[in-house]
Amino acid sequence: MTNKKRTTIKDIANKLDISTAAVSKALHDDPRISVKTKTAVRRVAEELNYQPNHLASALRRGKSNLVGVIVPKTNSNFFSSLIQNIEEVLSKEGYNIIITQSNESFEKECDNIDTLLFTQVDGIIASMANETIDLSYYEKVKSKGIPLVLFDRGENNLNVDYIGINDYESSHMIIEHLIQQDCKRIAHIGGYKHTRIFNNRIRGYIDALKKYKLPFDDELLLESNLTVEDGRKKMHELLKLKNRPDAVYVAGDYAALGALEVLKEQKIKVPQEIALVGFGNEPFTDMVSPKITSINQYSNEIGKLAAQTFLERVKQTGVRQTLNKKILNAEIIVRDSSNKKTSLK
Amino acid sequence: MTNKKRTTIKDIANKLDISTAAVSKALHDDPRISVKTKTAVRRVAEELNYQPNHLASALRRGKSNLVGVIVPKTNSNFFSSLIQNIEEVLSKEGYNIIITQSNESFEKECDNIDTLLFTQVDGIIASMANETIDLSYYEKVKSKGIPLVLFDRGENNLNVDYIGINDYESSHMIIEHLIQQDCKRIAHIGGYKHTRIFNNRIRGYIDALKKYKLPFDDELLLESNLTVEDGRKKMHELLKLKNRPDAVYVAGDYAALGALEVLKEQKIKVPQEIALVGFGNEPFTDMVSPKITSINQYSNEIGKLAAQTFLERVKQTGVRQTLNKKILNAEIIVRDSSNKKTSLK
DNA sequence: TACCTTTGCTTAATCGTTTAAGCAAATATA
DNA sequence: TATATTTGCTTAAACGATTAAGCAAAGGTA
Repeated sequence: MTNKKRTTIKDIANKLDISTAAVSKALHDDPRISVKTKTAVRRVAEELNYQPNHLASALRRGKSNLVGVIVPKTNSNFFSSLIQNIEEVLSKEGYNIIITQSNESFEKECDNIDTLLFTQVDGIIASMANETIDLSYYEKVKSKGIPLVLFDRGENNLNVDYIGINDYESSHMIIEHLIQQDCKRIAHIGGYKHTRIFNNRIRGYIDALKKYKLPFDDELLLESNLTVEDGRKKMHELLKLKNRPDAVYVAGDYAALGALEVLKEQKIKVPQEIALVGFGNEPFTDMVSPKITSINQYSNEIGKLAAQTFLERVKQTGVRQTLNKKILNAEIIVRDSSNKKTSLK
Repeated sequence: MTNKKRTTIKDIANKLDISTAAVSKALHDDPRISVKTKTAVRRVAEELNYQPNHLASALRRGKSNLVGVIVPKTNSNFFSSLIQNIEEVLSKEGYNIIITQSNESFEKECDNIDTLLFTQVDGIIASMANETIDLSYYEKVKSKGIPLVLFDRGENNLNVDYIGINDYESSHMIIEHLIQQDCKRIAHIGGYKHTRIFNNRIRGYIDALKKYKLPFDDELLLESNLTVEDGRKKMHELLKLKNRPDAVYVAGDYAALGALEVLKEQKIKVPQEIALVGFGNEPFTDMVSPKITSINQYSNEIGKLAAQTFLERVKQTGVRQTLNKKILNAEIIVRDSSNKKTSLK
């Protein structure tokens, strides 16, 4: 109610006529403090509604117990549930997280890094914006000597930890599945080639075609920012071809959704005329009609692993960071948009 | 690279053989420092790659320049773009934001409040979890004397600022629209009655029916948590009625999506047999088929207003908080799911 | 010349906590 | 009984910045 000053350990110390050092130690359960003093301190702390000043202890200990998280956008289920899992793991260890969105902008991402470093975070867990090609800005984080953990869009040459899925093999799984559905002319609406994960998916796509002796036609390989709008646009492009594909593998669910809309607008039967596969297993893939086949990226596991990796690193202070990739095996979730058998019945 | 200690103003002071006070003032462009000294300080600061220690200055000034944001979930476009706008406005004023998700849990929300207070934020901007009925935990924030701004799910008796839309009138707009479409038996899948905004929508629904002389049938008014799953469930309940509705107004887009799925599965023509209206104008309402009529909640404006309100409050320190509602006029976006005219063509 | 202002810095305290070092009293050991 | 160890605290210096107060030198005024 009134703006009376907050209680500090000094107030507790005065009340009990002991030193602030004793109070601090009592609150931290130091073995050199008697049980009697500890209980007294706790009682008075409670009584005066003492709340520790985080800034002071962070300053003194040189540790803020804050972890910065940088994501492109929070409005996808992938990133949102990933963040939730990071938070869950870290909060158990006394860390709080600061979430920032780059909004797919390189400039904003650099700003975010500065902001987080300025806030004295104890580490950064990040996934990169679409625009980000040059990772050298992250050297700033490394040079501070705090852990840097990258995930998803973040495979790197920075010699830092990385958590992701096996994108290359995922493409193989998708192509194999489509071939089982008798598709012969499979297009790929891919992400930006400069981003490692999307490049891996593209390579996987090309190599899988080769493996199954399907011809590679570069008309069928498009580079996209993977938004709904661009998914629509790229689908239109594919439909303009004299020789249309009979399947489209889209490297992101949002773009797949856009593509699906176009197919429905053009009354093209999915999957009979054109089969469709997305990537990411966003909840809406199971909500639209037909439901979209997609790849489960295990956002929960990635989040947990990223947090755990941070915790490991932060314990081994001083140790030079080394590359440490943890790659999860993704899973294909077959739904109506590519399943000719069930959707025939 | 190496873990050499960070540069402090002391290092700069030593190098130039002046006091740390002079350095601090020079960096803050104090008029009592000569231009010569200022340029020298800036040069050396640059040279030594000086980064101010935020914790130290925050401790000294009793101000962290951090603002806490609490949202139920980040994975909707509403909250995601709201956060983005808050961030945009606040970062211009030198504030950084810490985002936390309550994940629709009351307990988590209280935890989040504690976490933010512990982190010494200069204010909190929040929207409540579905579970939250009792707002008394927020008194903790008020008693700290820092600004508290609530939005969307946060209309309150706490005597703090609130930003929202005119939910009651929005319901009227929807009912009017549906009546224009010749609907006579309009159902409402509403949110929790204990949440003020959902209660307002329910009241608006009931009063609008009365206004247009349509009978109110309490079979047609259902309370929901507004998830996709529950939207499905409630739609099933409505379809089980002997006397089915010819229109359904759902208080949230996700639940509306669930309801739409069920209608499609049951081959019920939308909007001809049953018209459907959602709330929130999530991007997917424009992506599914048929596109869902919805209410634009102006997340951008709400975000900006919330941030601006915080900034106003933080300037008038000491002034007792007073209730200050800012209510925006929402807008109905008519799409195929309720537009019998266009969808007949 | 004598005094007042302004300029440009310094000194030192402070924010609230942690922690190394030290010290007196109590207890154990020989 | 004399000495060593343990217990339970205190003292005081940090952490890095900010800031009120003060002071010497330079410049201005009468």
